[in-house]
Amino acid sequence: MAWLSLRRVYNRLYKHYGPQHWWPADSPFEVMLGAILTQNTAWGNVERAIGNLRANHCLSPRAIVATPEKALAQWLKPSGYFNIKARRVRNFCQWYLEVGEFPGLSVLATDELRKQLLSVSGVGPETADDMLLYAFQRPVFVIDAYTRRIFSRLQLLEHDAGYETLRSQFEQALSADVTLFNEYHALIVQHAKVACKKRPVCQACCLARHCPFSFQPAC
DNA sequence: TACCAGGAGAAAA
DNA sequence: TTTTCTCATGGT
Repeated sequence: MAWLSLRRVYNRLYKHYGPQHWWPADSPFEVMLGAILTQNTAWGNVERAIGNLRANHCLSPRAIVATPEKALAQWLKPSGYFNIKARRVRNFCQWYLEVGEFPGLSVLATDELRKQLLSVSGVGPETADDMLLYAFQRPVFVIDAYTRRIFSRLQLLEHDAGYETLRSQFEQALSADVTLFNEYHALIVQHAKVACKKRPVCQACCLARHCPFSFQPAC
């Protein structure tokens, strides 16, 4: 994958959409909580769920662990998959408290931290990388469904390649820059949302006529 | 009405 | 080991 192509795509996205100011949260813990709640879920619904937690004074790891799973699930209902997410959020908070919360975790090397995050049931590769990039400020590129769709349409990567393969390709092609990775992933999500807005069932982002600006494979 | 959304884990093949 | 199924509310 060519560095120039990735930089050009980024430059066009940034020029078109501007800075995205991600992640929308008040603390690193809230970033991590949101990363779990947004799994296969629109962010607006996650905000409702987080609002419920805040209204019930349950926006801390200790409060979440102290809350029965059933009650937690009711507050998380707007984010969908509420039973599963209640269990995942509690699993994560229990682990988070055991390992010493944010200050303790911050001293770990990125690879070790990623390994530990992935050991928590309910935290998969994308969720762990969201946490590493947006909560821990580590230069890790997040690969999501939008990234696969857009960059495979641009013929810059293979749609069916494994998560680690794609992440490695992006990280090797770009400089290890937290600000760049932060903005790039946010811009991809923003672009996919806008490009898909006119046609909810969008299978051809970036090469379709309704795309706000057409990337071409050779641009 | 039907489809999709900032995935992950369990079960089946 | 790889593929398929399940989880679920809210917006369009």
